[in-house]
Amino acid sequence: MKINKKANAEVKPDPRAPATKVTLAMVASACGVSSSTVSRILNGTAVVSPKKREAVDRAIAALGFTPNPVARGLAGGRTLSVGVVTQAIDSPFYGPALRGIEEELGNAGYSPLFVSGHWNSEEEQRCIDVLLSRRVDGLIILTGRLSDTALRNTAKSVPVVVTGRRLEAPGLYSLDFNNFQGAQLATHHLLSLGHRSIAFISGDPAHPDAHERLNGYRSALKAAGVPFNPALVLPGDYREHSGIEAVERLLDSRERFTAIFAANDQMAFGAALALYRRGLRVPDDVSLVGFDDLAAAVHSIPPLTSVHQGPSELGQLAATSLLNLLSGRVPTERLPEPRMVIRSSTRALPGP
Amino acid sequence: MKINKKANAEVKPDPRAPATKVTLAMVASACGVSSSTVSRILNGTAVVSPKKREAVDRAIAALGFTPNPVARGLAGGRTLSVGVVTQAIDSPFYGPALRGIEEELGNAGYSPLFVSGHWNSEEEQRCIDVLLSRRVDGLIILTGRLSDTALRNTAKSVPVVVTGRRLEAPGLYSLDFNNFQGAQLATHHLLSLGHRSIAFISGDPAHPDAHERLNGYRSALKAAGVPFNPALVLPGDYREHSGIEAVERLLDSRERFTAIFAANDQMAFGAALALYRRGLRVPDDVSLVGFDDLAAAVHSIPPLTSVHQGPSELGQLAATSLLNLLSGRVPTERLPEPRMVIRSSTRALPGP
DNA sequence: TTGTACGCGTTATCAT
DNA sequence: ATGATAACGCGTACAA
Repeated sequence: MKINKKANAEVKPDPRAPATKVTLAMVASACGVSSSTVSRILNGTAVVSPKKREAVDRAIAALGFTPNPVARGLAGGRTLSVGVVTQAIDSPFYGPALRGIEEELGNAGYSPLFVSGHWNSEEEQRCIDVLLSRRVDGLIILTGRLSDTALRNTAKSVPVVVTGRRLEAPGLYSLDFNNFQGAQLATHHLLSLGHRSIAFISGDPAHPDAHERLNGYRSALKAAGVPFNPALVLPGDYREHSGIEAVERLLDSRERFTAIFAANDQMAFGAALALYRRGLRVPDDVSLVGFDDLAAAVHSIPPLTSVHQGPSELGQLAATSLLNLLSGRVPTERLPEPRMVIRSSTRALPGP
Repeated sequence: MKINKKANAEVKPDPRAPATKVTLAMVASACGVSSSTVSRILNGTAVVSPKKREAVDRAIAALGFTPNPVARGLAGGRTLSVGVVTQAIDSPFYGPALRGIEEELGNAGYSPLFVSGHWNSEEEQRCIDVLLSRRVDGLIILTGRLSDTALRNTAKSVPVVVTGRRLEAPGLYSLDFNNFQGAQLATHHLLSLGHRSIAFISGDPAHPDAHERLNGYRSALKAAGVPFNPALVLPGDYREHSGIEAVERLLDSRERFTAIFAANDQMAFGAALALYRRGLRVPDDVSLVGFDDLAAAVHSIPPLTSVHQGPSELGQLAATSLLNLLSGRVPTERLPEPRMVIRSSTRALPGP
């Protein structure tokens, strides 16, 4: 065994030579078989005699052969690449999702091609066209603005996994967080702490999840018998600055409130900053809850109570779903339920 | 003019038909020319008669032809794709760099292929091999752990732009931030505010920039005639938690200090949290400076004074440098000097 | 200026 | 089970 290992080590490819220059044909001639046979062994397309198989395997290792994905793609085979359209490559929420996708896909030998749609359906469509022209084997679309029909359409040419909506179609699988329930959870948490005047900073109305979160808030209020006060709902756009503005507007309105539920963490951070500037302390003066549980929530001041959604799990599950789709299986992946992560930005309302 | 536009609009390709099925050969036969001619027009390889040129252009538009990048790659032509190896796809610092790259490359018709090396030189090498096998036209490597010789080597097979080090080699261009100067700036800022006992939380010693930043700190101290106190230098690893630990250790050591300079913003955030937990206020009790000027620095509590480096510019410049390299020009891009961004985490030391 | 023919590295379809 | 041979879509010498 030891000797064998040594021998193998010695025939290993010269690290100076680019491995990409060794072709399948070279492997074939090196051990006196046809290129078809080598291809078959590589892809497991057909049964080959153990003898040749072994010889070929050895030659592949010795020559350091790596199949050329480009040629594979041209020949109509798979490219072992999948397109991932996200909205911004540096999104704090989807970043971990990309990471999850990369991991999961990498384990299966696939390479992700990341492109950004910038929340613009036309741009997304362009991205998809580029991806398709690059012959990706499948597509993962993270919560875009594309119409359902456009999505169904592309699913006709290639397997698609889409997040952020619920949609059934052939060759298409969708994965969606339960925003409604998450918002209920957050509101309920505040309610259970004794808060009754809970402001809500809503998300960008162009996103469906913004409505779902608002509805979850209202639903929890209703369940607790707390009347809904429209004056406590502030418009936002999911970005930090809108959180700042919302709080300033709220404070200026002199509407009474003891807690704020922001429809995402970024706005919660902005809200916290605005409160800080006005000399209000979190959670002593105002309790604050976010949504998404970004990585930054752990180290914010104070650490932010938030609704956890797990984008990295989202990414992993999207990837495995697509992998299933690609191998003809039917995906059954489901996203975990949202859950509260209670940190230091919320506390019980002091009794009267 | 108006009429022309209308006419053009009417011959635009049927949006339902996938544009990827129209081949160059089809265009050729559609207007009675050879495929070479079409190819030549597409690439500007040779002069063709205006007549045919126009006919072909029209046919291309009418049929909605899109060149197949995969076939191009195989044929030895360019793939119009460049590999980008970053360390983590969700890095708060390099994220914007990826965005800058994407933008700049996109404008030039190139597609980036993002892969993550996870601060592991072997993994980086694997990434590069994958990228090379996918026939990328060039490589952008964001501050990896790869050896200079490995880098020089890959630059032999494809143009490379590398950041985070200064390195000269054929087919290679490097872009580096001035970490030393940045750290000087930060320290000087604190010094000019009257601080004399300035703690330093250092970065991961495996990164060269960590040493440069420490040296910048020491240099500024020396220039101001402030003796260097090793007890004020705390080890860190560039992550939030190490900032927390550093401050706890510092506080427990009972060493006197009035300011902290963290070698990056993430550790500064951790430090701020640790101070908060111990009841120390920033900047009233302790001034705090970070490094990198992450997007989150703007909305942290208090907004963090930091050394601005501009990762998105880094990305853009890396991309244009590579684009220059690819078109045979010699890149001359230079990174902007680091500069202080003064926010609310620092203040003058009250007089004695 | 333009067309022909071949090659890029694989997979797929035939035969055998 | 295995081997020729033809695509795949495009670039490019070479020829005309």
